[in-house]
Amino acid sequence: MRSSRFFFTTLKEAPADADVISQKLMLRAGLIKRAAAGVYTWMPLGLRVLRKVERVIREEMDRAGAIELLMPAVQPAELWQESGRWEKYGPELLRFKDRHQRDFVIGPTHEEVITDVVRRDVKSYRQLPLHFYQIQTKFRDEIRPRFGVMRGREFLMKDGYSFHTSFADLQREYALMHATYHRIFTRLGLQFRAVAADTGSIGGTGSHEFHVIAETGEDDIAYCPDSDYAANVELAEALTPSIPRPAATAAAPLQKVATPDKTACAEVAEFLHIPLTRLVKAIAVVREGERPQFALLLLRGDHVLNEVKAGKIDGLAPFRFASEAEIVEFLGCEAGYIGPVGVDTRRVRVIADRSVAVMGDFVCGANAAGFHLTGVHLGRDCPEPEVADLRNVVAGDPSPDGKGALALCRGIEVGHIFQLRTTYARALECCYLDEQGKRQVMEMGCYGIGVSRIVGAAIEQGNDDKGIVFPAALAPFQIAIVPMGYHKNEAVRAAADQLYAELLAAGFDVLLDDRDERPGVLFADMELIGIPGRVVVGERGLKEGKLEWKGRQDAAATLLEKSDLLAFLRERLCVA
RNA sequence: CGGGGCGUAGCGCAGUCUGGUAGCGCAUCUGCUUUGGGAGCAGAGGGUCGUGAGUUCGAAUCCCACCGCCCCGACCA
Repeated sequence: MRSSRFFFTTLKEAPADADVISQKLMLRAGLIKRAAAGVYTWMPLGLRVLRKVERVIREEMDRAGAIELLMPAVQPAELWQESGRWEKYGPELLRFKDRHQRDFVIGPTHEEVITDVVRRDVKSYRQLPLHFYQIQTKFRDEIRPRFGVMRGREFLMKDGYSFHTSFADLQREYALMHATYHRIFTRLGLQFRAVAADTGSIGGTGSHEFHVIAETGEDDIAYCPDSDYAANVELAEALTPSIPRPAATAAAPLQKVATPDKTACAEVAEFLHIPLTRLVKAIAVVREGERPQFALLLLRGDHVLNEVKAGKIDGLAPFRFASEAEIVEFLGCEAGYIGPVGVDTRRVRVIADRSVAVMGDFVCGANAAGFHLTGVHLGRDCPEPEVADLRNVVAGDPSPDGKGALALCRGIEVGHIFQLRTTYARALECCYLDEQGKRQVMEMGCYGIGVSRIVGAAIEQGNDDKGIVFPAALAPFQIAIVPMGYHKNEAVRAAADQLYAELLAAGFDVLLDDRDERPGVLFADMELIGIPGRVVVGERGLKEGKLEWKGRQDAAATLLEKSDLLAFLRERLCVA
């Protein structure tokens, strides 16, 4: 491609409303233009990057035996009503009516459509297993779109759905997809980690997320540097501490102490001159439903409630935080001073985190405004509570696999694989006849990759003060030819044109920057848009039959004989 | 949806408090000079100051309503 026949615009300054580096650079480099909140035009330069991501994904999905199709972005409401998600999905699902007042949605995902397709056309076990995938625009009406294409409302996604006659066969495909995703993200040049994940609202059993490791990620990941354990913090198990609860002693009797206006744990700890780890906080929650259940969740002062874990406790889900009025009604005290001692256990369920269960002589609210209790012992001062894993793990916690201590990092979720099992197949009656002619529900898996998000994630990982540093597999062009004085110097122009033709013929994805601009502008733009390397064609070098190569992050240029360039680039860029 | 902030030329911003002919830098166009790291000089074009309704002789500026965007929180693959 020649710059003069292409179209791209760059900016020296990023729009003020961009907040992460990838969004700023994508706007400065002219990869995308904002059309509305969370909705972007992919400009020609950005589209080239997006297409490269797609190509790697297609190659690997095809290699794994998945079959590409394309489903509609606009889907009839009936399918969503049939699966139950018309009610369940909430306002993130964009709904609208057509001219006949029929309800439709813009697809945020395609389980319903694919299951409908398969149940119509697949009747026999002989036709299974099957795996269909598509690369398609999705729309999710996010509460708060941000971070450019990393959390857009409209985005491009690869979604695949597999259908099986047995759970064992689903597990085989799941393992294949785990390996395939590993290959895809490796080929894309991303630093990533596969982590065990919560299955969330989609439902099903086994699930892994693939995260690009980046400070700006929105997910917390717990991993063990000494083993291959990694899990989303939502899921990572906090083990019961191995030290037993100390026995109650007469030296630390139960005492009620005044703590006026001290409601937060940190304030109480400071006021009483004790470490935060000696405090127990009580979080009041209510299970929704016909017969609401009030419950107190006990956590150590320095720990944070994990709502996903709490939501999995029998009889507690779905829960919400109790209102001020409910707290007063059940405990006779305002929030800030509540605790487990003296509560009516017939009305209030008390559940302690594993770390709380081994604490002795601790401090908690007295269920009296302005007072806390010290020297509290479970069992002695109140009934033994139920015990559960309720908190987020913190760095240094033992790894659940017993092989060391956990560390935490942030990640950007770029892939997610699920074993859906029969959740959707059952709802939509997606069945086949087995060898005995008996009707059976299909087992399903689903596998997603955030295609447009990958571009943002790659830039979060690859950038410097000059702009984007794309992995070779993602760059809009592999090589830039930068001529010094293309429009002024006949020899330079001839040499640049010849080199351009040679590189094209050799199969390189090359941009000849033949704009009539000063060299500094050309250099700066080629670096900003993240091209992995450039060849400078200048009068100086040409006199000696030389060209100049500089990798995007090289400190200095390398002079090469013209005749050696092709072989050099082949080796350098690992391209045939 | 709650709290905070911001809407002035394509982008970045000043001007608003204290009402009086709308400015700066970058970008764009023209000319001359320049040409191996975002050039210099001279000139030019481009703005219903988010929208609407008020106050006023006069509103970017003051009042009210609405819209949009950003940040924090809650929520969410």
